[in-house]
Amino acid sequence: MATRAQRTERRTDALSKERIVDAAIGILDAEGEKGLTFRALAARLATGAGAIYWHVANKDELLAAATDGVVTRVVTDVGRGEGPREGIRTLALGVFDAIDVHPWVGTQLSREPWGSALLQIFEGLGGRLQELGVARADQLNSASALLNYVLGAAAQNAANARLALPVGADRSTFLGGIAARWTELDAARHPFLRQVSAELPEHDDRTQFLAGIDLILAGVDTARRAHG
Amino acid sequence: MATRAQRTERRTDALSKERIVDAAIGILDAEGEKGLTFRALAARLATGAGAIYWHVANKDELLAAATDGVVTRVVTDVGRGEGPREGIRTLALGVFDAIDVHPWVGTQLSREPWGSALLQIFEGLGGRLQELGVARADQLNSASALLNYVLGAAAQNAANARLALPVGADRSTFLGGIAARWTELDAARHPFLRQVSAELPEHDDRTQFLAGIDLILAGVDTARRAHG
DNA sequence: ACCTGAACACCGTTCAAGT
DNA sequence: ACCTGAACACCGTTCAAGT
Repeated sequence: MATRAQRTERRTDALSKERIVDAAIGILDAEGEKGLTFRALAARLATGAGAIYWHVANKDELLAAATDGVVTRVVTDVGRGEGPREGIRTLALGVFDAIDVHPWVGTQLSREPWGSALLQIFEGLGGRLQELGVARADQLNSASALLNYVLGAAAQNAANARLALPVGADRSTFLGGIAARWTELDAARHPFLRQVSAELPEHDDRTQFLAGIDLILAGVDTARRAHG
Repeated sequence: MATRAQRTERRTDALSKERIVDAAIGILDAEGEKGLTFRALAARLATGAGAIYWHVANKDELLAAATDGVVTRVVTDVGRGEGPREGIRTLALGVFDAIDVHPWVGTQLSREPWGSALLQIFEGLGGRLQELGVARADQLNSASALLNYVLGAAAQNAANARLALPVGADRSTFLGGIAARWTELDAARHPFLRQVSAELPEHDDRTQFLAGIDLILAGVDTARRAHG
């Protein structure tokens, strides 16, 4: 019995921060942010609610760790095979797609301003801007422009997912409904929304997201030409 | 007595959605998002917690109305006196400054994707892009690039305010602490963060925010030239 | 029509007690 | 060292009862 205890590398059912975070991600994906409860988490792990506090300080740390897990995977997967410009697009799109699968990540990214997940994305964007030859004085501004754009789109997408899914309607009818409401708006006060409402039902979120990245990169190029 | 009841325009202390929303804004500004409770709100209004539900459906509607109140004031104040490019900068900066005063607005804007507050900003940005002569095919992409950037920066700023204020430290020591942590990072894995850490303590959030707007507008100009 | 306030069904977090 | 589960101090929301 004593030897058995010695050679037990690690009991599969032992609690650990990793197991807790994985279970949390599972709940978040399946039930959304409202579903993640210490009681639900304890039930899934077949333990008491208080046990989780031995491995995790509180709910904020748990959410940060879960976000970190997802983002680390994305940033690592992107790799360094391609050129800096394509790398920025791939990285941004990777974050965008991850949020499609894990909408709660989009919300969480905006909540922890200097968290590890955010820094990884920031480093990924900024490092590639350096490779691109952006002047040193412009690097911080350009990288945070890209980061803020990605974060804004991410949060927006996450909120959309929260809104569209409960209804159960498919994407185009959902957008169609919004467009219909916009079309009814006062043309004098909302000329832009009215016009855009026609394009909304057929637009593709992913394409639009990438167009925004390219727009910012075009702005970066302008500054680059002005400096050099 | 009957005539008295007739000529009572409106008792000053009567509950109304407007009074409730104003009180909510007051609590949110003073105590933050965590401080806004139906019980705290009822206490401030000298009424029962349940009374609020006669005027407001639930907490989400309350938060949306509060956000709407702040944003409407900003969008209205900006006016139409200046050219479209300057108008975009003024509008964006107006939202940015409003979030400095009401950090909770930054969080909330990302939570209600098709809410009135967001649409007002979107219309303000998009309408001015139309005036700027942006090709119709590029208007939706350009406007949402600007919107997502503003939202990302807004949420980030709000999260920073949540983080910095409880500590009570002033801004430069706060940023200095973050920069110090970045400087310790592995130079090989985080070349960008390390370099940027030197610029962080002296950088100005407002200036950087505006630089991002200008960067996107430069990208918009590029597309404009290509089309025209 | 509008307001009251107790009650319900939850939370995150703590902590004495166990192993 | 790690886990249990009851208990504490809250929440948002409802609803019978009042005026």
